[in-house]
Amino acid sequence: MMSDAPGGETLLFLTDEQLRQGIEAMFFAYRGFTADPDRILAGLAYGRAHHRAIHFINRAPGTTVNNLLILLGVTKQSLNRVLRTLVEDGLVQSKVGKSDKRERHLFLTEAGEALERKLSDAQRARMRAAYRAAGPQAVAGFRQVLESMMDNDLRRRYQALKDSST
Amino acid sequence: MMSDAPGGETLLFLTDEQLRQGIEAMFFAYRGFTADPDRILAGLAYGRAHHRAIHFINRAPGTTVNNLLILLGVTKQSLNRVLRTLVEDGLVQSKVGKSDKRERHLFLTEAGEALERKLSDAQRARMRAAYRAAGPQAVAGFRQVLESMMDNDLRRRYQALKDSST
DNA sequence: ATTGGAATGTCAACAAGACTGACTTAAACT
DNA sequence: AGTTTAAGTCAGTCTTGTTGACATTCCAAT
Repeated sequence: MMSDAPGGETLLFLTDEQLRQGIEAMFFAYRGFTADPDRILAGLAYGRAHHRAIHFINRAPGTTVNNLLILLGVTKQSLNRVLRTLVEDGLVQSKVGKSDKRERHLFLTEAGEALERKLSDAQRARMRAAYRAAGPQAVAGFRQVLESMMDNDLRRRYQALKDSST
Repeated sequence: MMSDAPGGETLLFLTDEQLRQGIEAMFFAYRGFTADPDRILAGLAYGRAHHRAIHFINRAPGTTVNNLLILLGVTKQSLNRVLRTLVEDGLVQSKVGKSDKRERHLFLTEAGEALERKLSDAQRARMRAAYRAAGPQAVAGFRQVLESMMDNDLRRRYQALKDSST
């Protein structure tokens, strides 16, 4: 059971029921979050995995395969299959590294950028509507809770991405 | 481009870059959100799909198969496979409806409740830590944005679940 | 200079979890 | 009696993930 006011502040927002509602909100919201890009991808021969790869290559152009698979949290074999189709279809270009020729640096082609724009436009539209409905203060809280929910190493990578685009 | 202060309030939180950061936060946070239960389930012969079924049967005991598959957003064939193993393993009980004998009402057995507790304890622990770190105001904002992000019909179902447990 | 380790890629096999389509059974509604 | 609804089943497919084994290339350290 939860006792209240150990620091002069009520902790009612930490009850099991409140946490359970947060868990369900997270589950349902994530469905909405992926729904629009999924609809677009269903038409093409791609899935969510392709979307994620395209997103992060766009976000960090020239990233290595190794960096990408850590960001995505998948094995290199799994990522490789996705990457191969994207390269074959001319959406992604893979360039051998200059200083270290073992590494491959990944870039979107123009066609890749076009698809990225289409997908993220759809996703941002929903995000924008939600942000607008909730207001700036709610958005700040939203971001704060999400960041606290991440694993430590992913939070660091997330921060690095944020900082790189300032 | 985004102009500001149409209602006396700056809209800087609605820039594409802010939205993009929100999208990435959502992606990374969801990984953390599922990480702990996934670790537990990996040991047993179950996956995320079993977790979701168990969660909602616990949340709405006596729910019908039809209701459950709408909540989960999967086909009956997909749900059926999961449900069958849970019934076989004695975690879920399926009772023929009284007023309508076509319906099956689903309940957790004691073993099912035990696993549910184990899984949701782990998930709530992370949620609680995140909530505590962010504070009650941030949590309110978090919930608000998530609700705005849901599809309309799912938001209604989410609200119904919330109200049913007051 | 050779050896060891790291980064990448490839092949093969496999499993979870989703999908569609077709079909059955039983019950309920009209 | 005929239609619709709820649930379950069978078969086949797809995406996305997993291991394990192995080749290549290159860097770095002994």
